[in-house]
Amino acid sequence: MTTPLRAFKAQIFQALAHPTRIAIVEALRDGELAAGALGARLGLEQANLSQHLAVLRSRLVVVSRKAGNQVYYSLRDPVLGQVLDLLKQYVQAHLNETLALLNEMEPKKRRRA
Amino acid sequence: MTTPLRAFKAQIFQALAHPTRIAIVEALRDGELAAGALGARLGLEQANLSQHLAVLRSRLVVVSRKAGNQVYYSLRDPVLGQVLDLLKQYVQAHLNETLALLNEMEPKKRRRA
DNA sequence: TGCGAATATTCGCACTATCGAATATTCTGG
DNA sequence: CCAGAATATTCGATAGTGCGAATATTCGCA
Repeated sequence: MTTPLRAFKAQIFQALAHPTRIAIVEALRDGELAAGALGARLGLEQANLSQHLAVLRSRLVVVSRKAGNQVYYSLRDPVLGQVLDLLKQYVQAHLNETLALLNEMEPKKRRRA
Repeated sequence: MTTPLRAFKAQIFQALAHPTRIAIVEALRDGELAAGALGARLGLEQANLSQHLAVLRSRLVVVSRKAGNQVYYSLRDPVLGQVLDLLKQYVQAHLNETLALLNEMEPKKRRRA
């Protein structure tokens, strides 16, 4: 596989490499949603949501449709939803290690060491 | 889905969000390889490869097995290979836009504007 | 025309990632 | 034990990301 093609895939992975953007993609799996609805559903700051949407748009993960005052977003290709399904499968298959990693991931309070 | 779970998935996507690491995962799909063999196959600097392997290891995308002087790496779960397959499918389905994006991605020389 | 709602963009800052160079570690054979 | 191969880690510089605050844009309607 050529390197630029890998770079392209890397871009897509990067677009998905943020919890908020994963949440957005998940929310869009059942159909399009206006930006405002997304923000309400996910409890996000307006600017923050818009920034994440910009990232997803720039990678063409998501497409937008303007209707009057609002902008409706939808997943560009359901295959991206399938990618999330595979990941879910992966997470479930390794629940134990997953939990261990999650612990390491949010130490927040856990000082020591 | 809970937020920490999404954070976990995001970590995995992030691990895959680099052309070199995608190349590594692809190379490991047909079986384990020693670090040195990987470096030779992909034409990478030793330190650089080792750093990328460290990322993949920390996200458990890849597991290592030490055999004497060498360290053999392998994909932890073939489902991650399937994720790459889906992406390939995606890229092919949208070849036109893909190419357009690739152009924007490596302007390097293209100054103007 | 101009206000107000919906969305996008810009800015400054803190944080993270990537890289090559240098250095450290671990193992094997002698 | 020592030299050398294979791999990992650390360091410093540079680039990229994520966030909220502020600001800009766009659209419908009175």
